[in-house]
Formats: sequence, C-alpha cells, structure tokens
Amino acid sequence: MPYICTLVLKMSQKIRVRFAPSPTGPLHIGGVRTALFNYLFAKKHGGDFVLRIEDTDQNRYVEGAENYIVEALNWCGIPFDEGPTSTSLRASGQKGSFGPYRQSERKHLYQKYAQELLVKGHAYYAFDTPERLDFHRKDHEARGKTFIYNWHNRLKLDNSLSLAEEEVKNKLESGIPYVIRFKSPQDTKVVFEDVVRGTLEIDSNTLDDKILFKSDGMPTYHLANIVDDHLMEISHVIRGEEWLPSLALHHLLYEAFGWEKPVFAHLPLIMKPTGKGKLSKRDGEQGGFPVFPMSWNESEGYREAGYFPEAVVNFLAMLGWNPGTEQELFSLKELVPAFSLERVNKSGARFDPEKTKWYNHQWLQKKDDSKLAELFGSILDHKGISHSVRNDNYLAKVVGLIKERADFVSDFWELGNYFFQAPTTYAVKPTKKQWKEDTADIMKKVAQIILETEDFTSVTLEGNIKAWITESELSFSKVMGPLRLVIVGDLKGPHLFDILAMLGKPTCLRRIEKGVGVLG
RNA sequence: GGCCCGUUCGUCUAGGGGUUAGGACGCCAGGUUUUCAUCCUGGUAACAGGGGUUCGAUUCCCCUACGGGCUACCA
Repeated sequence: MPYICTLVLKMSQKIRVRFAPSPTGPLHIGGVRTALFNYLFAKKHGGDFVLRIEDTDQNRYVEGAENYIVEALNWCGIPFDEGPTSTSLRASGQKGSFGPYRQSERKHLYQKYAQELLVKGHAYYAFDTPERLDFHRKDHEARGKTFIYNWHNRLKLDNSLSLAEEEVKNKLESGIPYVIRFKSPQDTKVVFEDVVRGTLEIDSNTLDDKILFKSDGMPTYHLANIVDDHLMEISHVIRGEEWLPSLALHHLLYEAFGWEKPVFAHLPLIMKPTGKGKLSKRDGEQGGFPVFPMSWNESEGYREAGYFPEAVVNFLAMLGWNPGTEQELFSLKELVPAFSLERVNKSGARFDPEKTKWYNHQWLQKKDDSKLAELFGSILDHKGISHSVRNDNYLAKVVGLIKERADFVSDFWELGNYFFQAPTTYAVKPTKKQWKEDTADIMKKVAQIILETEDFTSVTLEGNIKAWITESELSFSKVMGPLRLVIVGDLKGPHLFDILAMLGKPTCLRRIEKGVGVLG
C-alpha cells in the first residue's frame, strides 16, 4: 500500500512557516534566503513566520551563533513573529504560545513521542555501538556493498527486534546506551508531493532505519523536526534541497504518528561562483566577496562590506525565484505580493558576486542624499576631515554629485575627496599630457576670471569662463584639462563648474595657485 | 559505490510543440559628457548529446553525459 500525500494548499487554515537553523556558526546567505522565502510566503498569505533554534546537537553548539542569527534577520529586515527572543509577543497573550523555540528547551517533549512510536511498533531500541556500525559499513564497502540498517539486516543486529524481550529489558535497566530507530517499511512505495518538484516516489527498501533518539537523551533532527512542526502547527515547510532525501522518512513519520502533513517545498541550493559544489565560506575568502550577512570573526559580512540590506534581500530573492515579469528591483515590501512558491526554480543557482554590486548600485541611487551624507559623514570622521569644510548641506550636495558613479558609500571618498581637501598629488599621465609651457599663464588668467565672478554659481562660472576662452581665442582643452587637474588632481569627476561652485571662490583660487606652484 | 534531484547565452533567468528563443549582470562598440565614471543605444552569446513520439521538438518520453545533494548517535 503506497503512502500518498495529496498536495493541498491549506488556505482555510492559518499559514504558519518556520525557519529552523542550527546555532553551529554564522548564518550564511543560503540560510538567509531560506528565511526570506519563508517570510515572504507567510506574509503574502497573512501567516506567521516562526524562528526555531535547532540545537539538539550539543557537540556542534557555537556560542553566539543564535544571537547572530537573530541579528542577521533583523538587519535584513525579516522579522519573525515568534521565536526565542520574542518575549514581548508571548507576553501579549495570543502569539508565542507555541514556545519554547529552542529545541534544547523542548527536550522533555520528545521522549514521549519516541515512546509513542515504540508502542505503535514504528520504532525500536538499538544497542549497536558506533564502532560496531562503523565496522559493518566498512566491511560492506570492502565487499562492494552498501550497508543499510533496515529490514535487510536489522534482525542480525543488536536491537529490540532481534533480541529477546527479557534481554532488551535487562539492557535498558542496566543503563547501557541505546538509541531509538525508526522502523522503515519493507517493499513499499512512498509517494509524496513537493511544491517545487512535483510528485516524488521512493522505494522504501532504500531507506534506512534512521536514528530518532540519540543515546545522549536528545532527539535527532528528524524526530524533533516533525514533532515541533506538528506542535507548532506549521502548515508549510520551506527548506533547502539538502533535505529532499529525508522527505520520505519525514512523510513516514507523519504517517506513523497519524498526523496531518504540512506542505513541503524544497529550495534549490546556491552554488559556488566558479568550480564545483555549493557556496561555502572558503569561496568568499578566495573570491573576495562576503558569504555572511554580517561579519563573523575574520570573515567580512555584507553589512560591513557596505551593502544595504535592501540590496542583499533583493539579490537573494532573485536567486532561485523570479516574478515572471522583467522587474528586477524589488523592495521587501514589493516582494511580498509578488512572491509565490510555484515560481521557485528547480535547479541550483551559481552565485554571481558581480551582480550583487549592481543591486547595491541600484539601491544606492534610490537613497536620499541626506541619508547617504550621514553615512559618508562617519567615513569623513575617520579620515579626520574637519567639520568646518563639511556641513550637512554641503555633504548632501557632494553626495548628489558623485553617487551615481558609486556602488558603495565607501566609494564616495575615492570619488570625491577633492571636495574636502586640495589635491596632494597630480595624476602623472594626464599632467604630462595637459600641462604645457604656457599652461601656468593660462591658469593665472583663469584665476582672474574666477576672482572677478561675483555670482559664484556653476552656470555663471561656466558662462564667464567659456566666454573668456572664446574671447582670448584659446582652445577649450588648453584650459579645461589643466584646470580640472589643479582643482581635482586628476581628469575625473563630475562637471567641473559644479565642483568650482561647490568649493567656493577662495578655495578655487588657492588650488590654482598651488597647482601652478607645483607644476610650474 | 548506492539513493535522489537537476540541465536555456560565461552567470542569474523568461519562455514553451510552430518564437527573429526575451530580459538582466558581465564583456565589446558607438553616442552623451571637451575629463573619468554614470547614463543612453547597439552588439556578443544559449535550448548538453543521442534516440523516440509528432506534420513539426528547445518544449513531451527514454537513454547517456555532465552537474548537484544525501548516504553520521550533524542539522
């Protein structure tokens, strides 16, 4: 008899999804994307987004990781409705009644469910030592076979199915370590649905009797996951593709408990930009791009690299999903109505660090100059730029002139340092090309025009200087190149007259004088 | 090795039995800017291969290849 789960979008029921990371280190962007998709799905359907910490493996627990996860979600602007730190929600009564949200704090719950499976005959005690199992695996491998702990050989192993009842009782009472294994069925087709992959069919004979309950008294992921999803009334499980092979087991577990299954959706993985395999911490180090939302030890995060959370959310959303239109720029708010599980891709997406910069460039352009000026201000503080040359209004104007050529706020200094200090050096190549015998004289005359310009605006300046160039029958290039050089220090930057107007008359004159002095 | 999933420009992707196979990033060229960049315009570039099914396949099916995941008392 095949186990069949029909795919139902339980719209009549409250939509509840969860993001369930393990606190084993920093959340990486693949995890952030999983959280994002869960959040989007929940919000689109007016549901709840739950954060659950899966810390059943005490050996892999990393101090600070949970905090990091919460902070990363906050920074991305992906708030959870329920989670380990949502005390205010719990206090308000209605929400948060499904806690606690750390599996380590739910430890007492799992034993009961393991017992239930034992009683129903869906699970059994096993006493095999890890060493013994390892031996079997190696032995099988040496003979070109695969060791699977299931009906093939479970009766030949050390468990409550093979041992006499009395013996099992003795072992349990004498306190020797045991685990509880799931008794996977024989000769059964397990059929189930995945929203992104369609109907899947697995031969139960390839399944092994997974450990549900470890000898340290903690459940494994498989048990804790199913129990918690059920208890927390999770309607849709949206997680990474690495869980697809476990889906058959999970379905069997729901069947064994007699619980209604959630709808499953497995997301494609995010792959390395080059080479083989999924994106890892090493790729970031080698490729010079972040793989974490925020810094963790020596690894720089997107936040510290100068990315806006909007850009991170935007490019993550476009990795493995698309709106079906040609729109690429989405705020989180716009993403909510546009999102759908049906438009999630099946295949893994290679991560392109270049495109993330483009997204940040786009979001940078959308930001207010005053907001960007504020961010730029703290960079200027570090550079030791005195406040006398940078009131807020001036800063915002500078930002307005240079932001379109920047990907990051951190580009601003390189792009506009001459708005705050006179050039200390003059670019060599352009100088060679632009600075001729008569240039110094010409610059002195430009200085005169500037000095005489009363209405010191870009437009007037441009009018006056251009008129003078025409009158004196000089070529534009003989004037504009060198002038830019002494003002900026290089042949770059926005419209030169805008720069002059911004700097003001005295500064312009000083820079021309200095340039003439240095370059002759 | 076994099991499972996948495969459209270099990358992210749209599309889908009859299309000039569309967009974006990148790259290249032209234009604007008497600078650089931005920006605009244009260009480059793809249905993994082989069998079917069909009047017709990139689209549906099968095989192969390749890629990926899982194969722990990790999640």
